[in-house]
Amino acid sequence: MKINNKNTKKIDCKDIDTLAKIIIERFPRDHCEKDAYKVLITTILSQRSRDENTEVASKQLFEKYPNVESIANAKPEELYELIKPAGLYREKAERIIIVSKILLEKYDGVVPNKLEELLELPGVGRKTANIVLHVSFDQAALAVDTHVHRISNRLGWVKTKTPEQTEEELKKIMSPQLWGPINGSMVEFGKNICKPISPRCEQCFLTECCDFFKNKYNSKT
DNA sequence: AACTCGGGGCA
DNA sequence: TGCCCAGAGTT
Repeated sequence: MKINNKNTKKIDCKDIDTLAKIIIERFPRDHCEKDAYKVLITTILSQRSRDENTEVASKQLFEKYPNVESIANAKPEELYELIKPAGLYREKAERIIIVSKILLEKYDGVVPNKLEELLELPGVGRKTANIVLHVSFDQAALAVDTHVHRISNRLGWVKTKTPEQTEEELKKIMSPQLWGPINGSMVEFGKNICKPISPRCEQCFLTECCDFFKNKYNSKT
């Protein structure tokens, strides 16, 4: 089935907000689960793992250990089989147990809504923390994962080596209201079209604004 | 800055 | 069979 553009007016390739909105509109990502604790644990499980496997793992986990108290009191070995589909299951099991204990001891079992406090939790880095801040606390948090880093560079929005640099530069050129939703949409866009290897440029709606696409036909290397 | 953890999906 | 995935911690 074909996708027809409603309006045929040309895209302004310098208007990054508009381009971002197009991506967000075409690749919406619903976050049905907003409970901060479940989002936090699920996001830790999702690190270096595919969505489908993460979903299975977190479902199995919360079925037997439905809240922060039960996970805090669990032993790592008890969680191995439940979260195994997500991979890296030994580290993740230990980390979510320690995280749960810290939440109970320091935060009365409630997930903090400040970046610095989230970053103190083991297994929580900038990407995981910003996803929680956006999904659960509705903050203007920009989570730069491999998709955001790759696609932002391909489109020529930034020229950066590390995700940290991408986060810094992207914040300068994109409206804060888009920081939250752009991440999830970039993930979907990146999985379906702008893939790491053999991207489907023939299906892409942004080729006229894409440095990567243009260079494919210029470079001889 | 490079290395490592890891099961599952896909080419 | 080889490579990659909503990364983070260690060296």
